[in-house]
Amino acid sequence: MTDTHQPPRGTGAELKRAILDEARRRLESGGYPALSTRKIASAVGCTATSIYLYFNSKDALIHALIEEGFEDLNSKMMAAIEGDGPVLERLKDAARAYVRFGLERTAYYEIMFMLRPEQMERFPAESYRRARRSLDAFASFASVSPAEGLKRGTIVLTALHGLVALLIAQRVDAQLDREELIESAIHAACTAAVAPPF
Amino acid sequence: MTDTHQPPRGTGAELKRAILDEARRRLESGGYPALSTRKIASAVGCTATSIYLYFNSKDALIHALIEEGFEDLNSKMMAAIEGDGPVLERLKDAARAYVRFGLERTAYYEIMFMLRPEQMERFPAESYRRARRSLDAFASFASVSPAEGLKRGTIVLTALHGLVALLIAQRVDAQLDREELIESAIHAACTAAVAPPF
Amino acid sequence: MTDTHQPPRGTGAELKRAILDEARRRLESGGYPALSTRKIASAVGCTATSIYLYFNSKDALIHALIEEGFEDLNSKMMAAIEGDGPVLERLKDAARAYVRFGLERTAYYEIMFMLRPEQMERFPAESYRRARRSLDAFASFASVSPAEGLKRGTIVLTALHGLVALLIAQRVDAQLDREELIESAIHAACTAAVAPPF
Amino acid sequence: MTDTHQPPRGTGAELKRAILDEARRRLESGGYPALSTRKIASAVGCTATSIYLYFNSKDALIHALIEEGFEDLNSKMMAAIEGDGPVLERLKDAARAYVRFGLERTAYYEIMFMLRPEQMERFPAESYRRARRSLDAFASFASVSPAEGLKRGTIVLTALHGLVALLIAQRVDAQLDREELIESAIHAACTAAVAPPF
DNA sequence: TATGAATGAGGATTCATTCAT
DNA sequence: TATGAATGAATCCTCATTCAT
Repeated sequence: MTDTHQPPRGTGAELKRAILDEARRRLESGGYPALSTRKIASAVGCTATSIYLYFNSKDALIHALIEEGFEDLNSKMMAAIEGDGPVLERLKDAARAYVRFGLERTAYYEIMFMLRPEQMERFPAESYRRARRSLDAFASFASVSPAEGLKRGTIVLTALHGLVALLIAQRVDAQLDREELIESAIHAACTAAVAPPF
Repeated sequence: MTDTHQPPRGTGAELKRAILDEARRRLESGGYPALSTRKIASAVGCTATSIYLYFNSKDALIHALIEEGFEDLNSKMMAAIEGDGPVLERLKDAARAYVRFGLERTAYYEIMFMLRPEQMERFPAESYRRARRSLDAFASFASVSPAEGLKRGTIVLTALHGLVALLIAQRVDAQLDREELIESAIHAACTAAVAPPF
Repeated sequence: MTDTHQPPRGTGAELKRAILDEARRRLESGGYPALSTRKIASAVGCTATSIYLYFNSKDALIHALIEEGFEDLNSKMMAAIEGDGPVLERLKDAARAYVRFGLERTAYYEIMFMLRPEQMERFPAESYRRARRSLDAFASFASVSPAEGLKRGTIVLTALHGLVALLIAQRVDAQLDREELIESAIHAACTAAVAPPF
Repeated sequence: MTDTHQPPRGTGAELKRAILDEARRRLESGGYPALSTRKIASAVGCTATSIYLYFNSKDALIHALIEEGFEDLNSKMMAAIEGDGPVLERLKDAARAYVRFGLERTAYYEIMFMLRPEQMERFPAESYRRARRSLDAFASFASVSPAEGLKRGTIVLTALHGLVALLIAQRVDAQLDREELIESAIHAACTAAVAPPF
């Protein structure tokens, strides 16, 4: 509906950027099915053909977005973790960074974590390994053993993902204070990871 | 390929039943994109047009499936909760029922909890309120106050949802023992709800 | 260029016929690449979508034409062969029927004999076996042995095919009297088959 | 898949040569539809645009290939004809050269003799006159009169073309011994041309 | 209650070609 | 001599939906 505002454009690299931005925007507002080469093209003011000058396929375009997303998320989490405060605090900072990323950069988050593998079949496996890096951040705190760290880190990650996902999907009761909920959930997840009840 | 086995059929209500069954079958085997009116029709042995005799639109058909899903989930959780064991145990049983439902009836789970509101715009809001009932199950255990119960219940729910969602999306490290992970995650979430660290 | 004259149409079967006719016409004037669902549709006065009501795919449409062609050719050759004249005469009559078919029903002939297998990959093999039936007509006259008959028949067939193909492709010198050329070529081919110099 | 090996290249004439070579290669491996300017360009290591520096259009490129083909075919037939053996033997040698060319350089043969005139509309007529030269080779043997020679030569040519075309199109029974069939067909055609039964 | 016929919009992708530099 | 950027037209095919019967 909000197509055809053609103003942007510019030379090569600018157009590529504009295409990526528009793709992200559409992803954000309508999800994967709203990603149509023709719609992106008309919204960005070029031909559908031109998209193929910069991306080999529609999937390649999405992969580019995913890469961007991981780079952003990873750098934010690394920044949160590096510090010399108490372990629990740093873990919670990382968790806050993760949740904030999910809620602020929804479109990125969705294609990074909420796309079914069948829809993204052609996505190179090594790219997904990057996702693990954010997990590493959580796992590294569970000092006991690598295996135990992986498990605890995964549990934290799933808890945070559920929080983000349900908030995004608007499945959380509107009466709840959003910030308080987030903070409590993070607290519960991180505390359990550092001193697990299991 | 496995379409067109037209034998079933039947008059009125039977046909409606057959359509719903086939839709569910397709949903479970191919996910949302496999839901095509024509394919359902040809598989069930009627015309695509006939579907519109029983459902106003494809969305209406999906809504019917969602209702089915909620009924199933709610009844399973109620069964898990009703009992006289210790609170924590019953809460964990409810959580297990929830997770099992998500992993066994993946397609249902997806349309119930993972479909973007924009994609399901026309889905009647009151239907979603049913989703709350599974939340109620979790909330009811946190006796302190209704508001506190809602918050704690929500936190449990998000944790479980994250677990299910990442398992479905195959974003969980394959080295982890699946059952052990689930049990640990449930334990952590439920323990925190009953005796919260916050 | 000569698209959009939409007059025809009519009820189901008529439209199907119209589609087939238009497809043949286009095949005739522009060859295989001129066969476009959209062009056929606009020429025949319906939507491209409607074509798929009557044919599963573009190939299926062509297959239908091929079948029609073989039926026509086979019946014509059978009619020519059945008789009680001398062998050579009946063989020549069959040859005349073959050549006439090729020159009169060019479009059919082309898709039957001049399409590369790669272009028609999906064409069911059993359909091509029908082509052999016209060969059988030629082979049956070489009484010596089945194997020898197959060889002689094939040689006649190739000679006639070359004649038809070059005439169709307009690669034959315009100075030549067309009818006389045909008659001479048929005579040479058939004589050699009945009393071969090899 | 086997595109993009860009190493060759070179200035001016070399690039033109490289383009033609690649075009021929593609033609021979994938046939006419495999001839795409962009694919040729990427395989040869230049831009699609560059092709237009040396050829006015894709058709012009094909015309160049056709010319090459005729030169090759003509020289081979001339070589076969020049000699002092008996007439029939030399005629058969020419026929063998023709058939061998068709089966070995299939892609060339196709664009030379099997392309519809409508598809090659813009091909300069005078170029096709070269094709006649191979016909001349066959015609020259029928000494009686030029007109009679043209006719007999044409008949030989059509017979050979039919043989080649059906072999190429894989419409010849696989049970037949290929070489034997060819030799017999050549024998029949040439014998009839030298001492015609008509 | 059910259908057969038809549609318009849209899907991703490839094509030969042009133009300014 | 060569290119990078861009295009418009075209490809087959599938979708949910409607309407008269």
